[in-house]
Amino acid sequence: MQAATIDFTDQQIKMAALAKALGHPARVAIVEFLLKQDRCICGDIVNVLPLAQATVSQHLKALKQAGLIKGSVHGKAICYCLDLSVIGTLKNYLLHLTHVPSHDDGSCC
Amino acid sequence: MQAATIDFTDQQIKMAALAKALGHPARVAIVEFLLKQDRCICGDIVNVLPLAQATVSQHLKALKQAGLIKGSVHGKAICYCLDLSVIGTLKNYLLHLTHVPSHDDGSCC
DNA sequence: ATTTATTATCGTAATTTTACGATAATAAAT
DNA sequence: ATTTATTATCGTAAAATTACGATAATAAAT
Repeated sequence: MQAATIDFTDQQIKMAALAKALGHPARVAIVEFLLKQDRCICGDIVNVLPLAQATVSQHLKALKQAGLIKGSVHGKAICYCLDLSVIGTLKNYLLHLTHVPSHDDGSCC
Repeated sequence: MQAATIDFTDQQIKMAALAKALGHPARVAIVEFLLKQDRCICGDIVNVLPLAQATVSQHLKALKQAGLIKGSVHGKAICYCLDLSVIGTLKNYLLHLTHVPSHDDGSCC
């Protein structure tokens, strides 16, 4: 499957990993849910998604591995919240990406 | 694999699809390459990636299906360019996402 | 009409992702 | 100590992704 990850830059690999983490509706929904609250959420994430608990746990794991969310044990439950700085990283990347001087559209496409 | 895409919003599905399209270093590199130029690029995308031509074509197809790039036939070659409006859509989504009034960090995570 | 150059598609194999039920693990509550 | 509630992990099956060589498709050039 891989044979030449070697020639991509670290940033390209990092950005792709972040984008990939957001590349599923369930994970987008989780991030949105965490943002809608004004604080961290202990539990209840499973209840707002149309997926089995094991599946949600898998998606949470994916988001955690990508660094987008953090989890900390709070008693019987686990508390999740976003790492806003990582989301900011992705945001800034996209911002700078399209900040090119002169992009004359209409040249051929 | 899917069983409940039904309960996600259209926007969540759309954003996940865009993010997924950027969820591979090769596709990030392609987008960056198209942006670095100040005009559309006819050919030569294969030469800047460490992947076989068939694989690059697959990645281009993925980006096209996501709407991130457009391609038009120009003689013997095919000309690719970005759809900046779609990139703007993703950018705006992320911008609004974190524009929440008061997000007091440090509450638990 | 044939050749040449460029891109897409086909066929295929290896890997990864997604989803679920079942079961463990952890910590509070009784 | 047992029960209860919450989350993670295991095992597994189906589907999707990634990658490549080989081959088609298209259009310019000879």
